[in-house]
Amino acid sequence: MSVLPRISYPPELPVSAARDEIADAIRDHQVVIVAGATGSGKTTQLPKICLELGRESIGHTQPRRIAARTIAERIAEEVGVELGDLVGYQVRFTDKASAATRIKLMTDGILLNELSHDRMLSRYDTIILDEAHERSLTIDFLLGYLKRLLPRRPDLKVIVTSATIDPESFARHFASADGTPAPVLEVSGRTYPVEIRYRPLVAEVDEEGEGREDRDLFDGILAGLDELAGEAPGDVLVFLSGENEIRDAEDAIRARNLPGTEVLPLYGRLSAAEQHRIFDTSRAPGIRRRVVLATNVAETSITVPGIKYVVDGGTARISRYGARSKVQRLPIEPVSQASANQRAGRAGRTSDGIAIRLYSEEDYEKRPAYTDPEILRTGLSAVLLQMLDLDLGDIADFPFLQPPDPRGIRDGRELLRELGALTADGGLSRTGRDLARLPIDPRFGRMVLESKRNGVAREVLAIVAGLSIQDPRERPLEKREQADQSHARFADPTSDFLSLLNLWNHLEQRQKELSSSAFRRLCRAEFLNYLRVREWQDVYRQLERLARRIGIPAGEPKVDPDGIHRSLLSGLLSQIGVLDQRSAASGRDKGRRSAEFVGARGVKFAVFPGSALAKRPPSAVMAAELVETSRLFARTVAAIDVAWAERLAGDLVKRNYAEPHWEAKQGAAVGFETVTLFGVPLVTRRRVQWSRVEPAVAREMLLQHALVDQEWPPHLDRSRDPAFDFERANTRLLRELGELEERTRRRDILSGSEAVLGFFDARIPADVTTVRGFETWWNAARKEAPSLLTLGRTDVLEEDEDVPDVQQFPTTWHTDDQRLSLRYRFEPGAEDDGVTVEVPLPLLLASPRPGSTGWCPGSARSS
DNA sequence: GAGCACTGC
Repeated sequence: MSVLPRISYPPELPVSAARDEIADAIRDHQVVIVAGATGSGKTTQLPKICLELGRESIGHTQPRRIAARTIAERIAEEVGVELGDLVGYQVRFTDKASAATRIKLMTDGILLNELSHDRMLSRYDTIILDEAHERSLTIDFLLGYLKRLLPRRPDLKVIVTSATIDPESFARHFASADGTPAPVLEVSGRTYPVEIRYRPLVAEVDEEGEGREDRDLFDGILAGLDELAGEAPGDVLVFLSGENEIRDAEDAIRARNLPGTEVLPLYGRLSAAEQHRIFDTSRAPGIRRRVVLATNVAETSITVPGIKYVVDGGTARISRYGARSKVQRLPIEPVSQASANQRAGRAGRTSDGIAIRLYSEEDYEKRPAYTDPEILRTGLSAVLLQMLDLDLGDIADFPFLQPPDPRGIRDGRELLRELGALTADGGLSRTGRDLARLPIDPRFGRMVLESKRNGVAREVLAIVAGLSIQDPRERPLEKREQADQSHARFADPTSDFLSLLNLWNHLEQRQKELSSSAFRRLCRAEFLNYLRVREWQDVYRQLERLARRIGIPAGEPKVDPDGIHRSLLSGLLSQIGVLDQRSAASGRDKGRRSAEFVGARGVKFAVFPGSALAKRPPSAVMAAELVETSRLFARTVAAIDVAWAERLAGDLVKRNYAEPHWEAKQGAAVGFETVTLFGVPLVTRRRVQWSRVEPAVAREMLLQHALVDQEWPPHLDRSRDPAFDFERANTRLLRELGELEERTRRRDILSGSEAVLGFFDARIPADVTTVRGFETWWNAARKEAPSLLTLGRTDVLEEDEDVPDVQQFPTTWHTDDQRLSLRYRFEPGAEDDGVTVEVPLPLLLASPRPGSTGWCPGSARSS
């Protein structure tokens, strides 16, 4: 054992006082939870305690790169050693750890990555998982992995630290075999009291009991500032949802012309210089207070100095994966209680503070305690890929703190299959193994693999690296048009991907010609964030190295737009859209709304207004990303030719689904195949029945598939059967579902579901034996009978609502000639075991939502 | 006609 330097503990830190207690707990238990508020000193002192306990190799993870670096620097300084020696750190592009390193700070992503070549984490005897309450995808995965690893590594100690919110959940997660939870040690923080004042925007009901008067958000902010002007001097931090609100608030405050007040915006896409003004605490003459208008950056990443007051607008944009649209959404939502408290806490860093909440206390009390962890809010393809690569077995058995939605898992698997990452039995294909080696979104990784075939690896690597980072193009508030003009020099009228490549080539060229300080100046003059440009180049170099390792050398520069787009398409099969002629025509009439495209699963989206393609919409596009903000937008798009795309997509689909799964059932083949339908839903995967099967078998099979896949098979309804009483069947179904609503306390079960189900007879004509033939038949059938139900949604429960007590999908179903039974299971711990809904067959219909396009043979509207 | 924040051999 090496000689330890003298270890001392700053006496002013609360954690120092609890040192012995913490040391005892770590010595006596394999897992210890340390809950401590900001300023407790846990982050810097825990590794020192471990060192004193004789732990030889301590891995200490942080969610952010900056934190990993600065904490390592601070510990090294406190212990009095050179950084990189006893204390080191490793983040994405920097490794400052050596053989002598016994305390290694790193991002949690680095630790996750080390698993791929060290499944037992054998180089560590102690792991400190810091800031676990942030519950990133990586943290949740590591928590599950460590739980499984602990019995096989009895010598391994794990310390999980969290803010004071809900440490018990971690303690329960790491309970010993007999159910005893891991010990929780609470360390007090070192913050000052913050007075909470509720100033809701909805004014109280007046004396007559009526005349509710609403103030808008900006009046609320101004009133808050007025109120705080009467308090002791101090800077104010205002939390808002995004750039728009910040700009409007800034206008409102300036219009009021408050004396001695300086207003500073703060959000991610601001230029580095504008962000830096926050840290410059010197003031112009006559300025008495600063008002910082910020997004959530100020809640987690950036600590604004000198804040005494907080005004909390109460909302934020929260990224959520839309299970139905398969698209990432950015809705503005009320923040959780934990988040509101975090925001308020920002007022108590240096002295007593006041936080004004622009909502009522009742509103606060009704909010969820915590923000949903990322694993419940995001696409899971990358996690699934990692798990498959690590051979972790069935994801359903993995000990997640909170298991992800089964639908999300299925979607993630579907995407991996679309990319050709899976074999028939669900394991990783060669493509999948290669994808797992690339630290980027699987879609982007797939583009890189395809680029080799087209000889454009260099170009695709540059584009993909650019798509992976935050956009380096800055748009300062005052000079937005100037910035847009500067960026427009690189615009390719047919492809934002090529625009990105043009910018990349420009930067590479100029960097060669210029000194590093001149290059930095150039970036500033051209409205490019230098740090992000560097990040882009770093990611490129990293990807280039890794791609070479899996047999894809970058190669010489090549001008081949078609080859580039062919490569990109391989990752974007389900991100293609064709121009919706009808909406295009009506858009022209109205003259305002941008043209809409129809994508996979029938989703409609528009090209993002900032795109070079927004002005003149092409007949078809492929998009790197679909994001729903106020509408569904495609960001970073390329114009493509429909025939070209269809042909290529067909080839790719054949390659990606190279090993279709076949199953013989009573003489009929059931295939998993891909149907590309341009003009209708496009590239998607569905099960196609190739030939006639026994009706009973078909019914069971199709029912199951419909329920599992949310895609009702395009078979017949009974709309032309004069004997069938739709009205009665409708009424019956609505009543059944109404009862379900009651029992699950859900009012809106039906509101999201349009036409559900049609009776099927499995009567595909015998001469239909191919996918192409099926499409032809199906399209003709649709023309002939436009009232045929085309798409049945069977996810009767709305996706976005919080339904803690009932699983969102029927877990079992059963059918006979008379009825369909759906069994919904309650989650463990609910009073009841579950609920069954029975629906008569054959069935029907029904959208209770006004304005729905769902055709409904039995509804009042159709008669 | 318009954008929360992070991260990865």
